[in-house]
This record gives sequence, C-alpha cells and structure tokens, in this order.
Amino acid sequence: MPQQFWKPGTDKPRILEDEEGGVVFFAPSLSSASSSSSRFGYASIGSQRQRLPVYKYRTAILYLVETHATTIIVGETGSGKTTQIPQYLKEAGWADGGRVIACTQPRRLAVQSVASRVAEEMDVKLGEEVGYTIRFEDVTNPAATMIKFLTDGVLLREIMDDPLLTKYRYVDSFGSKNLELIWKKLEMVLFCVFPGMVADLLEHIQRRRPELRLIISSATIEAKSMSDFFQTSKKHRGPEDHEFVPRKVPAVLSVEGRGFNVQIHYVVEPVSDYVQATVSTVLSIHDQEPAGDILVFLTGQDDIDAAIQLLAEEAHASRKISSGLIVLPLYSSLPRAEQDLVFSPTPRGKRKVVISTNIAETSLTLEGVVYVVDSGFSKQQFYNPISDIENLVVAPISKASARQRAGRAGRVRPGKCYRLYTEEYFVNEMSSVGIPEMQRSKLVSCVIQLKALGIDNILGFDWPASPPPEAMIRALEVLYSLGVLDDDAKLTSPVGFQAAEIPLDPMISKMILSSNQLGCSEEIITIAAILSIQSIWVSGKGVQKELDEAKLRFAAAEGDHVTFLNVYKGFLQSGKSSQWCHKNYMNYQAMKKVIEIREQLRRTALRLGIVLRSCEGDILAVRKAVTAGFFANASRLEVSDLIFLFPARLEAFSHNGMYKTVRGSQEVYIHPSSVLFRVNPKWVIYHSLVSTDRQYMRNAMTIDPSWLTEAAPHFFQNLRRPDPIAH
DNA sequence: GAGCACTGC
Repeated sequence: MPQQFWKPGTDKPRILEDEEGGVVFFAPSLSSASSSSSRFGYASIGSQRQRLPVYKYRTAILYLVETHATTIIVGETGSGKTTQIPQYLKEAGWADGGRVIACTQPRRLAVQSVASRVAEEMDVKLGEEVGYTIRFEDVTNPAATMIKFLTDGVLLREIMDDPLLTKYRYVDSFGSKNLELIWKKLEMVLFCVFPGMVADLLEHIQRRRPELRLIISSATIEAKSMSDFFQTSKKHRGPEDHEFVPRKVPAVLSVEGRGFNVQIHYVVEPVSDYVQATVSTVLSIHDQEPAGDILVFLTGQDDIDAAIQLLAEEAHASRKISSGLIVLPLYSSLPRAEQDLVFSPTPRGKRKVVISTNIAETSLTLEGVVYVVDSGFSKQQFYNPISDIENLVVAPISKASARQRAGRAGRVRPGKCYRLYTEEYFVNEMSSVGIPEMQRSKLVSCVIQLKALGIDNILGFDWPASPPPEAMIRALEVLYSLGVLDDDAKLTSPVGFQAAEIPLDPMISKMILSSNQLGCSEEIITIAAILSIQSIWVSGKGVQKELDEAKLRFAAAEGDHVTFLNVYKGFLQSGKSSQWCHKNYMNYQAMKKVIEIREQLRRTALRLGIVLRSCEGDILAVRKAVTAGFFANASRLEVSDLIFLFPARLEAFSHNGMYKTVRGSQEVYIHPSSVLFRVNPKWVIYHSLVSTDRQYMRNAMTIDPSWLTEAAPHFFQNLRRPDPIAH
C-alpha cells in the first residue's frame, strides 16, 4: 500500500526550525567542507589544521579554560574539536613540566584513531608525547606522554586506584598550581551508566582539587542541563576562593560543525508498519532522487531481515526500480566479513542501501550517505528492579537521537532525512533526551564502584539523574548477600575490596574469589571470561540443527558452565584454530576475546593474591565456586501433584519444565539454547534471566540444594521470612 | 524449541 505512506518528493521539503536550537546543520564554505587530505594535497598539516572550524575559537577556548574550572564546548561532529583542542592546550603550555592532558572517548576505536591522528599532526611517535590507554593496551610513556587519550572505563579504573588522580599531579618548581585536564564527551555523560559516574566523580574531584580543569564536549541539547548540574552542585561550597582560582560557573562555548544542510521530511499521516514504510520510502528515493547512498535505521535483526526481504520482493515486482540497488544489513552480531561490506565503495551507477540498527547512529560512520530513513524506534534496555529482569524492548527514540540520525545524511554533501513519523509527533510528543541509562539499568556494578571510590552515601549522591530507589535497594541487597558490603553498607575487607578490583559483575567476582579456596581458579576464570561475552556460538539462524549437534559434542551433564570448559579445552587443543571454530559452529572472534579477557583476569587474580590452580577435572569444586557467586539465582523444578497419583509415569508427566526461583517464586524456564533444555534437573542456578513470552534462564547449571545454605547461610535463612521485594 | 540495541574495564 504505498499510497498510505508519504511519498518523498510529493510534498515540499522543509528545514526544521527547532525551538531548542538542536539541529545545527551548518553549511560551510567549500574550503572547510572537505576532510580529505587529498583535497589539500599541497597544504601543510599546519594550514590544514587552521582550516578546521574550531580554529577560529582557539583563543576563546584557551581563555575560557584559563579562567573557568569547567568549560562546556557545544558543537556538532566535524568541527575538529576532538583532535585540535588537546593540541591547543599543549601549545599553550598546559602540558609543560610533566603535566598531562587527558582526553576521554567513549569507544576503544575512537581512542586509537584520534590518538594516532594527533600524533601524526604533531609529527611525534605514538606512545611518546601522544599516547593512549584502552583495555588490554597501554601505549603511553609516563615519562614523556603529555596528551593521553583513554576510554571512560579506563579513567574510572584510574580514579578508583587514585581517587584524586594524584598520579597526574604536577608540582612545579614554584609550588603553585597543579593542572590537568579531562576532556569528556557529554552525550555519554548523560546517557550511559559508567560515563555518567565519571562526570559526577570528576565534579567531586574538582571540589577537592579546584585547580583541575574540565572541558566537556557536548552535543547541543544537553549543554544547558549539564551546565546547571555543575553550577548547582557547586553552589553550597561556601565563600568564593581567592582570585587566581578559576571561576566555578561553567563557561559554555558553541562551535559550529562541518555537516551540510539536511532537509527533514516528515510523513503526513502516522505509519502503521514502519518496515513497510521503510521499503516504500527507499524505493521512491531510489526512483526519484539523484545518486547517493541510503542509510535506514530500524531496531534489530528481525526488522532488518524483514525489510530486506520485502525490499527484494517489491523491487523484483518492479524491475525498473530495482536495478542498481545494493541492499546490505548492518548490526553488531553480523559476522565481521559481512559487516565490512558496508564500507566498500559504491560502484558507479549503483546505489547502496544500508539497513542498520543503532550501531550506525554513533558507533560507526558510513561515507557516501546522502539519504537517511529514520523509523523513529530503537531497542532499549529496561530494568525492572522488582523482578530483577533486564529487558530489551522496542521504544521510541528521543529528539537528540533523531537529530543524530539525521546528521548522518549531511557528511559529504547536503542530504535529506525522511522521518517515518509526523512533524506534530516530533515537536509535541517526542521526548528531548530520553530516559537516562542510569534509570534503566541494574546498579550492582555501579554501586560497588562508587563504594570502592570511597563514596559511601550513595542515596545522597548528587546524580544528574537519580536512579529508582528500588533498583538501589536491590543492588545493596545483592552486594550484602555476597558479603561484599557489611551491615553499615561499607565494603568488606578483603572480599569487598577484591571484588571491586575485578572488572566484572560482582557475582562473577565473588565466584572467582571463592575459586581460590576451592582450588579451581583456572577453570573459573575461563567460565568468567566466557560469561562476560555475548555468545561463543555463531548466530543460529539457518544452521540451527548443525549448531545443536556441535553443542552436543561438548555438552556436559552438569550444564552450560561445564560445557564451556569443554569448549575452551577443545579450542586450546586445536591450537586456537579458526577452522576448528568454523567446523564447530563457534564464533572465532568471540573465542579470541575470551582469551584476551581471560589473560586480564589472570593478571588481576595474581594481583589479588589468588593462587592460579587447576582442579584437574574436579568438577564438583567448579560447581561450588559458581554457586558461591550465583546462589541468589537458584531455582527449583515445579513437580506436579500428579507424581503422587501416577508414580509409574513419573519421568514423562511429572513436570512441564517450569521452575520457581528460590528468591522470588517467579515462574521461569530453561532457555532452549541451554544444554539442560529438556533435561530439567530438579535444582539449577542460572546466570541471567531473559524475558520474552516466558522468563528464560540463560546458562544453567545443576546443583545440590545443600550447597546454597552452605554458600550463603544468611541469605537463605532470611528467605524464610516474608520477602518485602517479592511482591 | 528461542532470539541477541550499544558501549566499557
């Protein structure tokens, strides 16, 4: 029914004048438009740098940083701020005498590429004056590095080791100011769990070290609320400090980006089926618009596959339209080789259509996109602290997100964005920034880290977005039951401090710590590494039967955890072979990651004084260690009363696979991907619950119920009393 | 017999 959808080109396109000034698609002069160095083939790096939009603000930025504790720089991508500002600061002397300019980026890849770009511009060897630190990789020289790029997570770990970041502290010969600078991407500050914490923590650090300068790089819309946050948190600090201390009120500076105009088109009527609407829109762009690739935002693999199939059908029906379309899916679980296809240049006379999840919104950039089709939805995680279940659901995106998607059309030349929702909806109904991740997530890891940072009054902590109290209580309860927190909600020694050192979920940390006494630490860190990645198997669609058979070759009667040990052993015996993985329907990339994480855990374990020891096949020890971390996730098979009426038929008819959790008496089932599916042992513990039509336990292991009270006597003793959370 | 938005230590 193409008519029921708005057709691009049939209505006069408009450029949105946004009330919040959110869309700042700036049309620059040609000379500043190109980022390709070939365009400036004869220009020196210096003159290239001067052509970047941020260059005109150089003096202003340096002035503001000099005079303000916090500077917020607002600007679209492409202004050059990421690579240039650290250099300006360095040129102005902020890195003199051993001081360090630290610059965080949300992703590992961004850290690496920005660092090498800056090293190149400064004509220095990466790892000397300019370096970077990401998980598994430290390319810095403490004696020489002046500009250091790092991920939020690494900075968080550094703050944990050194709450006032004193290791960056510079005491110059005059004994005056110690300066350094942390550069933080604000969009991550507001939307992510850990980065949100990082911003708060930096604010805390600033209170005690007013000389520390903070520059926050922000997308337009969040700047004001962030500025308010820094301002109000500092209001209660008493009398103003004396004159050479920087001003507390943050400075805000806008820098235009280098994107092109993007015309925004809205549908006239709301669409009922965005997959169908996507397909109609793509076909009509292809039919009516000049060359240029199309980027479509849908929610997940299912949508994407459905759209591709529908597109193939409709394109087939009208042969004229279909010629020249190259349709490609893009999502993170897609095998690497298929992902790379989206980056290959579009052949002349063809048009590439990339149908993507949110991965293309921020994580990776496609060149050549001129048209964006925005469904208005994405998958978002929600956490229910009452049931303790994390759920991935399709939800409407925010205005901030819609702008980010639209901006993807204006990277190479003026583009168009087709929004599959009405303008009225965008203006009046779409929320401006969405629910902060802090309010949609489990808080156990977050709480243990705050505790480790010495912030004990968590309920009174000055969050930019307070998490729900139920989630907070649930997190404190879990940590208490693990023995990580004591009666005063302080980290216990040594268990609490050790668990905080391990960069994984506290239940996994506890499992690792317990393996020390049980003599199976080698096996347990293998299990921990595998549990902390998505899946070691290849995606099952189309090869389900083969995948199941492959799994059977490794399956252990004790369940998935022990099965993982068999898989890992096989992988090592194959010489970590990619062919072996292929043959066994395992994801080679995932296995390589397991090896990496395992190595890191080994090092962490050694640092914590854990003796690395194999139990040499004593699987009982392994199961007890797993239980020591995951006792709270125990569940018991519900056996029907029929068992007493028809004892002879016990095996076949006594149950329907339903379990009840010990913790909250919730109905749960073993996930079909588990090796224990249909086996249904009487007692299991699981790693996590996923919720679809039913509650499924993912990664289950058989236990003896007596281990539960052995592992956590207090926890199970308390359960006999009415549980306030269970209702 | 089901289904996995996306980061990060």
